[in-house]
Amino acid sequence: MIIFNSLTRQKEELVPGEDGKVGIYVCGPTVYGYIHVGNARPFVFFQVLARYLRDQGYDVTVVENITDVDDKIIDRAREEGRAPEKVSRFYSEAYIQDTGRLGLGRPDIEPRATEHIGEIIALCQKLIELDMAYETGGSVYYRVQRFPGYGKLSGQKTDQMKHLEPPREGEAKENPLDFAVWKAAKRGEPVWDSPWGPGRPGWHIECTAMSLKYLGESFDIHGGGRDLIFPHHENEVAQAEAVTGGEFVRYWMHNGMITRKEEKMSKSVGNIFLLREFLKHYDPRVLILFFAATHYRNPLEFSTTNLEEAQAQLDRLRNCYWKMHSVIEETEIVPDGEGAPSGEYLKDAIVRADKEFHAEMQDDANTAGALAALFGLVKAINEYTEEASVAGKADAELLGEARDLLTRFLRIIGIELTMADFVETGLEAELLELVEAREKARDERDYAEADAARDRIREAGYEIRDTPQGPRLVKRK
RNA sequence: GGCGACGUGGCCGAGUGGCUAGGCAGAGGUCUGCAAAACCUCGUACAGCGGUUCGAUUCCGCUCGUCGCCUCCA
Repeated sequence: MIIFNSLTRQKEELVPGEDGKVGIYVCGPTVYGYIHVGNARPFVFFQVLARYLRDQGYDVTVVENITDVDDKIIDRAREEGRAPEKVSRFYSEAYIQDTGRLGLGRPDIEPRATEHIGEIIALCQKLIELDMAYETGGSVYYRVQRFPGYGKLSGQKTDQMKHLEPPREGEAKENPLDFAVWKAAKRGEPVWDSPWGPGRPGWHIECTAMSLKYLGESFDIHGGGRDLIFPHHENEVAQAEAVTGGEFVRYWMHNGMITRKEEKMSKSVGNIFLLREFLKHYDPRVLILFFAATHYRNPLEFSTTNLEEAQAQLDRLRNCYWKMHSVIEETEIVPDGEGAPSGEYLKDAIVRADKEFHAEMQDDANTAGALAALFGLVKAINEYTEEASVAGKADAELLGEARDLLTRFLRIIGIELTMADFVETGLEAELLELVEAREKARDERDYAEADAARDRIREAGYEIRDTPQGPRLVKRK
């Protein structure tokens, strides 16, 4: 597989450190509020990447942290008049709930910063021993000038950086570029004991501590939003490599921002759309298709029309499955294909789609291209089911093969179509009576009556579709 | 000021030195009492200006425009 590495700014062949195994660390949220749609992009993308790698036979470990101690949380707690611990607990639960509804499962490990204070302190100590950090006033700062590689990830040069900001109150940094790895406690803040007195971790250090702990001193992929490259990831590199002396991460992957009216979705801009709000209005799979339609590194405009397109794609998929299901149920399934439409084009489409889908995914996880391959298969399946429906016969083996491939593609992309999507179960007798009434009216050419019945079925949440085998009901979206 | 990304047909959005992306919307058609769904047909687009080349949307340069990072941010 080829991956675009932010560090080298090139596409590179993915060569895992350990054969057949891939370790991925993703920067998860700082839990000081409900997550928004933008926050969901890395969660979704890296789950999808992991699915693809697993499909390719890799043993993948995804570690996605929850940062549950931070300035923002403390600010938020003050605003809400609650204890910071309560705030972080509340929003981390909300995060797990919201992302859980996406149906992508969980990362393998979801470590929390507050559960790794020991590791964090040990890291700080080590940095001090190496003279890469210094203690002052109960805080510990990283000595940026001492790390020669500083800026290699973000392409920033320390002498070019704007650091106009005057040092904040109580800060006694040697150099404005230095950043806190440990912060001396202030009143009302969560505290832990440390060799430098009571305090709490700085931002950045928790990710270094947890990634090193769960994935080792040098691991394969580190991901997150583009906006984390500087300073967050740059500082992670500085911390980790100072301590280990080796290469921290081999491949850095950064997803583009979600925008609204072409502007980044972020809390400071005030244009966020909460994930839980989104899920009130849309099927979670709409979000997944919406994300997949654009390459992960590109910005993605969160707009109604884009979402409607994703919705339309989901509907197209549902219809495709529905049609396959109907054919399997209602036409004569011929095991050896005897007498059924031969579907040469479907055989071709299966081969082509299989090739193209993987070629696209292999190329820096190009889900947009992969979707195109997938829809090529959908089209061929639709053509075949149409033909089979008319002929009343279908080649079971062929159709099964097509369905399995489509299902496999969708599972990689992060979508599962369940029976509930296209099968009518437990229909009320009343509804079936309406269908019969409509049929009777149609026989009698009383179309006004027939249409009235259809309207009532529609109101009940079902759509009627006449097929060569008679009327069928489909759940409305 | 520094670093970086992007500009594709009505819209969204891949991609490529010469060969059909795909989806949505639209037009016409097939099927249907009408629908719905599906299928078929239809659009020759790559910001502008130069350059390299037999040939550039694709490579190089410049211009214009949009965006991101350099401060919290997925």
